[in-house]
Amino acid sequence: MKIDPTTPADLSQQIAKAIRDAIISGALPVDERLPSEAELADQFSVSRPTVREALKRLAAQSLIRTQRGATGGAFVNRLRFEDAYGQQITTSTLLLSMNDVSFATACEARYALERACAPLSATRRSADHLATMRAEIHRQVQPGLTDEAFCASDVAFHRALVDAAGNPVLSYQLAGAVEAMQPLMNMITFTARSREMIIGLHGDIADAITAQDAGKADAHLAALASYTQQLAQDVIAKRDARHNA
Amino acid sequence: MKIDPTTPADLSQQIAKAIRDAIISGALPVDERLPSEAELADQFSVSRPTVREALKRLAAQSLIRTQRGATGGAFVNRLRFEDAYGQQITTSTLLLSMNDVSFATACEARYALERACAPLSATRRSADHLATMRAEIHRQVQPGLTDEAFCASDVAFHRALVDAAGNPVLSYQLAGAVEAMQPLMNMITFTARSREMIIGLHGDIADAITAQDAGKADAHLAALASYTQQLAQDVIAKRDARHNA
DNA sequence: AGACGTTTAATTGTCTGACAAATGAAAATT
DNA sequence: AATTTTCATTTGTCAGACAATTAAACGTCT
Repeated sequence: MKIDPTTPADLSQQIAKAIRDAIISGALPVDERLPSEAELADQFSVSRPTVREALKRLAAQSLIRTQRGATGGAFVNRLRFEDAYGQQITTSTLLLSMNDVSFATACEARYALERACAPLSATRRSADHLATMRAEIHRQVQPGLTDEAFCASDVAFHRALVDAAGNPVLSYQLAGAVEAMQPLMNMITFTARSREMIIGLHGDIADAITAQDAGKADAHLAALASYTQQLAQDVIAKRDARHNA
Repeated sequence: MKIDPTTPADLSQQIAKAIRDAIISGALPVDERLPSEAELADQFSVSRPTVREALKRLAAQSLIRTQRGATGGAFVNRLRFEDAYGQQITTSTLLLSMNDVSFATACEARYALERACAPLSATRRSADHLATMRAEIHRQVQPGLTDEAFCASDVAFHRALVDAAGNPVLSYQLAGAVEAMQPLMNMITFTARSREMIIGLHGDIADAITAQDAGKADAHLAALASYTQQLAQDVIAKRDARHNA
């Protein structure tokens, strides 16, 4: 394992890259133990703090885990879907908030992706997923629910819909798109009327998935997408009116 | 900014989390300068190396950037889509390889997502995207092309198709799904016959997008999806036959 | 006064050496 | 044989130091 001398960067960055490349290429298999920090320091001809900074970079990406003690050390970590979810959601959320992505753009992406899952979900949905969707709908009809709790339940409903496709890769990709929308959704103040409309569409979608009717599921999702866009436009229109007044 | 005393973890991990939460919550806006390492060490009552390890964790996620010199320091980084692409691709690739995700599962996810983009691409495609797609098709018909180069061009074609939707959120999400498939695609040895078939479908897709015909684009994408699945099945069947012989 | 070097202070990057804490293995003891 | 103790290894943390970089402050010359 050699460090790249052409790009003059931080040593810890170069070392992290060298180890990361070794992991990606498969040269370092899962659960393989890396040399100890002292050995790595020798190999790369740097000090231990520099090696440690490199290892912390890798740990931040869940590429390695460390263990103290006699038989401890740094081990190549098996990246699990659940671990990747969190990072995916964090990154997606920051991307939306830091790049002034409009509600319309994020919403369009989310529903386009979700509609891609619907046919698979209709085919493969298990009783478990259907039960989750029904439970969330039941939660949403409760009158005392805050807007935040309503949005959270909305996310849970859509997560169940996506998970019903039974494809972990799809679930992973969608996690970012769906969850990152939540802060944007929270901007909307849901009236009793709009909640009723959304819950109704949720019911329609759940019915279609239960009946394994992909076409109906898609149609109701499309309706939900356009209704959500309309709600957001109303909020923006009201805000602009107040601003210009 | 306080560290969480309930979960006994590494100090650098706790500090990284505290700063990360501050960034996500918006308490630290983009381009805001963090206190110097010495000041952070004082604030958190730890040593400078510990603070540095925390900062390196954040740097690994592109949440901060550092600059040396008198007016230097660590600054909250604006997370750009281009920066996130790379991380997304790395993570997706490792997820597939480390979790023994089958070709069928990954392929299903990829084409499901890609078909979600197609209607938008058909509506919004620019001359630029169409030109890129045609150029990649032109590259693919060249006879001397290696399988790796063919796959790379395939990825470029599909990237252009996705980018044509004009939605950066979609492009970001799809980057992982499309690019992470490439190592799996490289397992396939493309015969002249199969290349011809794929290039033909690429042409059909490009024609449909050019004609803004979403239905046809979807149909040809579906055909490409099933043909790709079939190719992979043939490879697996041959490998199993050789293995049992 | 203005342009141009020079100094200086601040900050990150790196190194050295040390000690604490955890942990499993080996050795000693019962 | 089971249990306890000791010990070696490794990561986690600290303190202090110096090098490298950078921009601002300062001084000098025209």
